[in-house]
Amino acid sequence: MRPAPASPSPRQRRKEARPQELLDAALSLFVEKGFAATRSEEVAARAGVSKGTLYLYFASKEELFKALIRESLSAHIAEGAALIAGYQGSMAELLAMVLNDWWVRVGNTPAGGISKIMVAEARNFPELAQFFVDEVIAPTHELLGGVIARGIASGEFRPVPVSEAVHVLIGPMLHMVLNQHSFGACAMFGPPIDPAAVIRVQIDLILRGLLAAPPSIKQNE
Amino acid sequence: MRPAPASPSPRQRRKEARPQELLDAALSLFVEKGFAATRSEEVAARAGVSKGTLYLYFASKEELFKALIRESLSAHIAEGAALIAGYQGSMAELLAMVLNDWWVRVGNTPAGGISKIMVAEARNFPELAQFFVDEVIAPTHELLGGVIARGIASGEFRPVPVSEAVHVLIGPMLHMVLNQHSFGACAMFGPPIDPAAVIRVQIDLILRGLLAAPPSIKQNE
Amino acid sequence: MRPAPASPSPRQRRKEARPQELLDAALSLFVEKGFAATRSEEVAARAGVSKGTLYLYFASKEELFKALIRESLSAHIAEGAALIAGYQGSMAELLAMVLNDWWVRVGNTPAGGISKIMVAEARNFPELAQFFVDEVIAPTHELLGGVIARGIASGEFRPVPVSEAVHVLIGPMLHMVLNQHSFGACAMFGPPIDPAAVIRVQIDLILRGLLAAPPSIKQNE
Amino acid sequence: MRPAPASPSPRQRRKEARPQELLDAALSLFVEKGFAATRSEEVAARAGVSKGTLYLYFASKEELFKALIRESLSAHIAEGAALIAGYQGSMAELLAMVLNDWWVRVGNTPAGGISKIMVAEARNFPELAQFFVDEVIAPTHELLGGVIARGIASGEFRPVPVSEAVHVLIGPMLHMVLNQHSFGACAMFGPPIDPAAVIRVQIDLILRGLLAAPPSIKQNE
DNA sequence: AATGAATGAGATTTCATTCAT
DNA sequence: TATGAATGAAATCTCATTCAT
Repeated sequence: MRPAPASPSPRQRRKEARPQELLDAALSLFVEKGFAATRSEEVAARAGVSKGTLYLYFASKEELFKALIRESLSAHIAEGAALIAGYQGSMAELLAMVLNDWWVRVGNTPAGGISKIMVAEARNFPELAQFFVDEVIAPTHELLGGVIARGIASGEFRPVPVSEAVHVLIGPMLHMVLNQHSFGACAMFGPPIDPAAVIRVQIDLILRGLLAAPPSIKQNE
Repeated sequence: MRPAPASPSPRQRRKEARPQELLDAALSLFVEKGFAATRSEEVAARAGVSKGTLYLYFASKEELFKALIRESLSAHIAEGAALIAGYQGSMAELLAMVLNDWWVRVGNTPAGGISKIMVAEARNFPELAQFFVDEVIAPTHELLGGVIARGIASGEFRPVPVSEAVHVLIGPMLHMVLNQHSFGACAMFGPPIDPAAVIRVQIDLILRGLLAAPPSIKQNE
Repeated sequence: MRPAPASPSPRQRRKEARPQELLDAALSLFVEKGFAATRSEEVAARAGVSKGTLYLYFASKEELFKALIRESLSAHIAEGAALIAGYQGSMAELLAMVLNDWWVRVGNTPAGGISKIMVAEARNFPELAQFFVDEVIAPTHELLGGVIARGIASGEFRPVPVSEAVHVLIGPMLHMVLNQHSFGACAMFGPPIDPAAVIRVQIDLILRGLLAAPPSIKQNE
Repeated sequence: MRPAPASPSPRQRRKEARPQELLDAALSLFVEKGFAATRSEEVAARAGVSKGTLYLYFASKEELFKALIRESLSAHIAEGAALIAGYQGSMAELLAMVLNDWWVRVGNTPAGGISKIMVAEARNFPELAQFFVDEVIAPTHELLGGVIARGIASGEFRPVPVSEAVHVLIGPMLHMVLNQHSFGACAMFGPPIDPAAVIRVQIDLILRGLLAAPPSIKQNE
């Protein structure tokens, strides 16, 4: 009898969207300027609301920060695992795919900036650091370590120390995300990093280092 | 009446040491808590002087920060260059030496923390970022790029894209310094990174990836 | 279709009761925490309505406060006067009755808390203070003064300074109301005051002080 | 050899005087407007310093308040006890003396305003209320109760319930202090209370009520 | 030179009040 | 009418910086 409400009232829609709008604003500002150097009012302003509104949704700037980290992470945790779970094929290909994928889906998005924030604030927010380690770093490490271990087990890879190899694998990726949100964002010096190219070389070099039977020597690419 | 001072009086010595003591204090605190979150008074206190004294030597907290970056860098810039300049021998060995050396002489010292600060503050201090890029990143890149290029030129290395290879080389090193001053400093999660081992694996993997004639396959380590 | 409402609908009854519910809520909260320390929203919440509704009935927190004082007072002003007007009998008995009555009908009810609020806020709300003096303090004083004067005139009481005697009479009553809403409400210290007993002693002592022919000396109680 | 420093430097003298200056300013403002309605900055301004200076000496407005209550009380606790301790003579005279004395030395001074503050804030600061009860109310009660009990024991007074008699005694005094800092401070209504006269009548009435052998009936004063 | 008390601009947070729904 | 999301003025508190000693 009543026409189905096509959408909730704008006011209602706003209310439900507010927390996410504030979190988005906070993410971009915290990535840009750091937690301490970002004023609450700026966050509110970027979200298009007033100072007071921020505090309707988050009890303090610190709680906003914690909420931001938590919700940003939960969005990304599942991704990687799913990617790898059902994969059939060579570990070499899998590695290449994972690195490329991660860059496109995380590193190259605003969420990548979280790494920068966490590096900067880990010591000021140990609980969050623990959370980040538990939810992101450890699982990622586990995942990559698993790939390498499977490669070694199947004879595809040489036997190398797995955990250390993972750090070697992660390093350049981290290097690029951080660069993108620090020096890279200043856009003034020399040629910027070309992430796709770096990943390509990274895979070429690492795989040659890992593979039991490396491809015959020729110039890659 | 006063004996001729063979060495400057302790007071005198103290006075001359002040700026450095302040810079040291600032370095450790900025690394620990970040620039914005560190109070001037804390810096003074850690240096063993009063708030006012800080301002006798540095015009502002920001100037202190800039001075800190500048002097920390100039101390380390020459080092690497000198190391490499006169080297005679294989580039493979040189690379291994440079990485190990850098870790021992920079990465593993308080100065390593500067990377963390710069990553966190680059966008807030673009001039410093530029300075850091010009004085540290670019030269380092140049240096490592030179080594790789020499290796390629001599036929020791395969022809790979030099600049990208440098990023791959640098990534794991950066990963380790940052970790040491962020999550690693919280000392609570799983097994900490063993930097020597990581460097060993990094060299093993990278060199196999680079070398035109890799060593016959056997388990490294 | 709708049956003729024998009584107003609950909704209607509710609506008409709103202002009083808000005033009741405000009274209890202002007594408890003071005017400045009570938030409007708390008042609304205790009255079971939303913040906005409060402002439908009262233009501001301050107006709410003024309305509260005014309506609380008018409710009690007539009472005392009526009590005394037609009284026939000894002034000694009348005094005893008035004090007991006041305690039961005012002092021991939420309305007693108004004294505490007024003491605390008199200087912040001089008009209200004037109002309170005009409507409560002065009439009460008048009333009690009248009783004492009648007693003196009839020879029942000694000739004492009337106004001062009234203050002496009022003091202990005030002491008890205030205590009930301050220290007494914390319920933690020693034996609480027993108001009935205090009034009994107060009357015993005061009457002996007032009466021209005090009762022969014996232990009261 | 060094001339005895006649006085510390003005700056030094200021520093030592600051806390007291701030407490004095706070006392007068809290008495005037209440705790919640007084702004920190007003306190600082009345003490002749800036906002920030207040926080050099007191961690928060609440701590300032607590310190104020504590130091105001300790100043007055010993007084009463000393007064009574060594007294020789009739309890009737002692009572008269104590009441007059208290009015002159406490009730009629700024410190008297503390009663008003405590009445207003007891429920918001239960620890302070307890403190006030333990340090002021209970000892005072004890003291006056002791006087009455001694009077009863010696046969000077009729046997009356001691504790209740004390409340009757205290009531008018409290009435006067509170009035002085509330309605009385507005100075607009009728004839203000004349404390000396009230005390005189209070003593006259109460003593006639208490004394086993009251003076022969005549107009007092 | 060194100190540290003092300052006041500025940050965080609260809350009376408004107003679109 | 009633709501409660939103506002922004105002309060509390912090801290970089100054300056009299």
